[in-house]
Amino acid sequence: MPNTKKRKPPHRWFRRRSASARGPSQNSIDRMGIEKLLSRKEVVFRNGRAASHIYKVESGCIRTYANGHDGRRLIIAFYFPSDYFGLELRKKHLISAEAITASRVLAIRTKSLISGAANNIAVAKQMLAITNVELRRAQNHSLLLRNYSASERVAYFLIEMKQRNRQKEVELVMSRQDIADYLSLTIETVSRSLKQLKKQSAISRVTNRSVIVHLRKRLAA
Amino acid sequence: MPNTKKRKPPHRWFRRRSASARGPSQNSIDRMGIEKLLSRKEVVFRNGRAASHIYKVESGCIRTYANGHDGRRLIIAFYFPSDYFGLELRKKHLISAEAITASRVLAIRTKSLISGAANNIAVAKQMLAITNVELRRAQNHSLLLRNYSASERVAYFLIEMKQRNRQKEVELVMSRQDIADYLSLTIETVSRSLKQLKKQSAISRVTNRSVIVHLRKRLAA
DNA sequence: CGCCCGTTTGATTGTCTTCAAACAATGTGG
DNA sequence: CCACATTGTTTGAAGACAATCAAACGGGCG
Repeated sequence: MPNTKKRKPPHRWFRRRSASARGPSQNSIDRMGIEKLLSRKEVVFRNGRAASHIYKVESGCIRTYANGHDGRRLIIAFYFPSDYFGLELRKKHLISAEAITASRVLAIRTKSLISGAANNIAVAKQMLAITNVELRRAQNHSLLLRNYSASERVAYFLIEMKQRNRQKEVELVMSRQDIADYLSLTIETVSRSLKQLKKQSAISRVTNRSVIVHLRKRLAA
Repeated sequence: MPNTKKRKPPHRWFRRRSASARGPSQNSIDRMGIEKLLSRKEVVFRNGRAASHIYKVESGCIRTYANGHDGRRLIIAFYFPSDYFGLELRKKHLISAEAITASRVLAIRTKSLISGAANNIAVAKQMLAITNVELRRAQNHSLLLRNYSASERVAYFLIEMKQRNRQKEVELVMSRQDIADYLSLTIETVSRSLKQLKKQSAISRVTNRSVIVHLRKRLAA
């Protein structure tokens, strides 16, 4: 069962943003947001609920997912600091989002965005850019799943993680189940793929939450 | 081999659009386009080439695809009249597009779009809408492939085609190979799935280019 | 009519899933 | 601090589904 049963009480804190709190890459839409602290496994939004905000990750990691028709969980994406997620032009969210670890996000009201876009070209352009990044991500993910075998998918996944986290030792913030649900595999297959990659010495020092990834690209056989 | 070998000489005609030629749903960006007639299997744009235009289908059907690492062709989408395709914010196309049948499209320069978006909110909004539709399509397609078995995929594909083409007898403009490459299956599996669906009397009168689809949804077993 | 290409059908193989159990890591209360 | 429960990960054996290989069939076009 991929889905978690028990969940921490959603004891969340909101905080007004101070205009000077952020770095120089302060985008126009970020000013509209307020910070929100999320505890591990806390739900950000849920499938079917009103799409009232979009979010920007400041720290931690978020996963979005849909529910498969047989109860399987299909992870759509992992979001890391500086990534936007949850942009939905319709009334309701079609997917769900949860924090994997304790995280800090910026929550931006969609109403502000809509009204902002109506008279501010910069806002409209940024919304387009965010949607476009998301489209590209979705297409790449889809091609990954369609094109590659189990251990190739795992390999590319690790490379993807490495690019975020520029060190030899890649820290995996997500569980095997998360990886499996992202790659549309089972945890057993993920485990066996890791074993195989280790045997090929494409990776080493595999622990529950970290791997050392050796090859930069063309890792997959 | 999914890829076609021989191709008609690209003898294309351009035609200036007359402002009154179109119906009432004339969108602002459509005015910027010129009509282009495409013959069967003619290439609209190719992976790696400059992304100079976006397109709107007026008649016919277009397929977009990427090339798999083992030479397989991965069809990303089919586009029908009123659909936009080819919107790419980067310099180069990452995918290719071809006409399946003889088609008429509207070709809109991306430069016009960019400059239009800079001072016309309506243009920016429309670009956002187009990208968002594409994102939704990509996500649905991905979920379809991840979530369903071979014959379920075929069933949903037929429903999708039926929604475009509101008649009992659904005309399939594309070949089995196209369907297979869209659903990430082989032609053999598509054929067997159709057979099975016919046995379940979910469909009937299966010919090379048409099917009668009985169930509206929840067709899949 | 006969060729050619696309489609169907059949037999076999391979990859991933499923089921089952051992194992490791993490956390809890005594 | 250890015994124990709990959860997550690995390993093994068997089975399922779609791919592959191979050949027959059928329809459209010269």
